[in-house]
Amino acid sequence: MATIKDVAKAALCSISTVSYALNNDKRIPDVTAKRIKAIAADIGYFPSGAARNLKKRSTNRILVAISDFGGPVYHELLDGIHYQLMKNGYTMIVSTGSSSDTLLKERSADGAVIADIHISDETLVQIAKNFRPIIVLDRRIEDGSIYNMTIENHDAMYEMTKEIIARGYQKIAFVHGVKDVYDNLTRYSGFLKAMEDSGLSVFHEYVGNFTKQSGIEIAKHILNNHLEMPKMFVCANDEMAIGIMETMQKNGFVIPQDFGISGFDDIELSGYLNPRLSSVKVNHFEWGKSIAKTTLKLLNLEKFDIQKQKGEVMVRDSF
Amino acid sequence: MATIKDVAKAALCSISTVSYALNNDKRIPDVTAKRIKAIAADIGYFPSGAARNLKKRSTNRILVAISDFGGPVYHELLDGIHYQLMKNGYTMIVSTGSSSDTLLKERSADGAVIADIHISDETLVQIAKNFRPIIVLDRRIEDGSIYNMTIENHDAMYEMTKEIIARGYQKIAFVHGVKDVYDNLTRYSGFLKAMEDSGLSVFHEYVGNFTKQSGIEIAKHILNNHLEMPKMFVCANDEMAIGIMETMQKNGFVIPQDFGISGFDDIELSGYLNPRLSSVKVNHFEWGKSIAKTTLKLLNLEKFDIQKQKGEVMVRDSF
DNA sequence: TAGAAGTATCGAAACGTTTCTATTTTCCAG
DNA sequence: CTGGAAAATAGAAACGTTTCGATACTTCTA
Repeated sequence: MATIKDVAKAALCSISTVSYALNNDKRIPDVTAKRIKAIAADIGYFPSGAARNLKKRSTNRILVAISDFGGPVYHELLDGIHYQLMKNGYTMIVSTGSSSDTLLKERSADGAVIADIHISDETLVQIAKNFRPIIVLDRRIEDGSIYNMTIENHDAMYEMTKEIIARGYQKIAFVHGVKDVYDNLTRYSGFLKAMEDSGLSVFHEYVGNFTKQSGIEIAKHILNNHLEMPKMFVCANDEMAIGIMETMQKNGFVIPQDFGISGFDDIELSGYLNPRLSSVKVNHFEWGKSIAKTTLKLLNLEKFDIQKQKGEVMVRDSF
Repeated sequence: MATIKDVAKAALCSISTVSYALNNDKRIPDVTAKRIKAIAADIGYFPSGAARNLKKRSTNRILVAISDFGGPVYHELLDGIHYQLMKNGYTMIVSTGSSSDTLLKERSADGAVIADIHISDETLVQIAKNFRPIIVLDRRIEDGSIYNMTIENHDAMYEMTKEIIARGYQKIAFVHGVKDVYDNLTRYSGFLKAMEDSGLSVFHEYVGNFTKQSGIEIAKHILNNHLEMPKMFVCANDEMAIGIMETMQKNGFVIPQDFGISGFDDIELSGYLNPRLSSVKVNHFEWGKSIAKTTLKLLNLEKFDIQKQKGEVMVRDSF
């Protein structure tokens, strides 16, 4: 492995001169810089990240921790973050599970964006003692050292629910995701507000865990116990809605004649379903960009405005 | 930021003792080790990754470079790789685009898995001079320093085509992805072999680029120019097939009555389409595990067997 | 033409670890 | 007790950079 020493030897100059030349320091005249760069390229030298990171005490990287690569929601978000980071000369690394823990603890990046519920609040607060900035996406942590950015769930769900009510639905049920998680809480509160404002009471509340599987189970539970069905399922996300739709359809129910259903997130699949699922669309790419911008601003300790990402209600055929 | 020095000071011992204690070296008696660990935890010390990586000349990380987070194919693959890596005490980082380049060049990992066509063969060979092992997934590079692992495309596509022919289809067309890319080449050759073995000649060859959009364009091209249609489209992947299906259906064609169609990859969406798309399913999770195992083996310079991942033909309703 | 004022270059410290080698302490057999 | 081995601890070099401060060489300026 070629090191800066080898380059210096080959260029018959000192290590510091090589370093300055390679980093475009103005104190090295252009012709020398060019010569040194040529030699470096020739022997295939590229600075060791580890050494540089150690000395500079920064990595020029941002870590994004997500709960899994499967979630249909992440990809545009990641693309958005990456886009903005690249634009500012930063590198993005993505991790899941306990890899994220390790990476965070050993400070493998200059900042981190957390979209992984599996990392506990305490862990995060603990890590934030040695490592900043940390931006959390999927919850609120009221701790000075952590920055929260969340989706505007409440208003969008309020609007969606209002739309549903306007269509004449009365027996409306809510399907929770993981109950005490930020996204669920705020979506639920938007739903509730709309119901209250219209003087309606909630028909029933089911609780799932944001997965399709949990939607399937809720539907099966209703079916197996011959429970009375709502005329409308307002779900905290698309995946649960899909689980319910699929199961009910298999059992002969037809949507929206027998009941209506709505989701949240507007994942790609939702547009392909039959009927197409009504949902709340969030521009995750823009959202990602704005997350990256915030991270960068926090890094430079600039002032910044708190951002919320708005959701857009997409009414389709499922109610 | 607490360093090992601070721990040493607090524990009234030398730096080396702390290091040994924290790394469970047997030369430190248990009680001392416990004491030092407690102190370290107390002052919130965690070793700097950069310093450790520099000294140890290894990072305990594997980099996976993918072309984008959107591809429906990646997620199980990544989960599989991650699963196996974790099991062996390694950390996984994922990157896209030029972030991958940087990460690779500065040797931010102990090895890399490449599933990103945007990184050129030359770049890869160049990087492999300073950085190994490198495992490429989406092509074949015949260079001693790079290890290729690919999906068993040929046989699976052969089987699928045979199945199609058995159903009596005659006017069969092939829809290429990016033409000279490994996956396309091998899928095509499997298709061709089956056609030849059955004494059939290919009705037509269209060429797309693996995206849904390119499928849409192929369909539009046929429609707009009133070209004669094949009775069967054999597509190099699901996404193009979906583009064709969608466009044709919008224009009144019904599948499989008017024509049949098949894909490759069996992405999640395919099972939800109407009609459900016949495709070749690859167990990407297992595939990922086997990639990680190979990487680890290469790291330890152990002997290993070359792995190919088999595809399973899923005949559904689209032909 | 002496000195000042730039240029171009270099030497060495530092970043925070690991680990080799050396030193001190402990313990036990004789 | 004492000598010496074993156990515990410490010192210092090294990993590959960046960057501060110093030095040498030019080129002006008066």
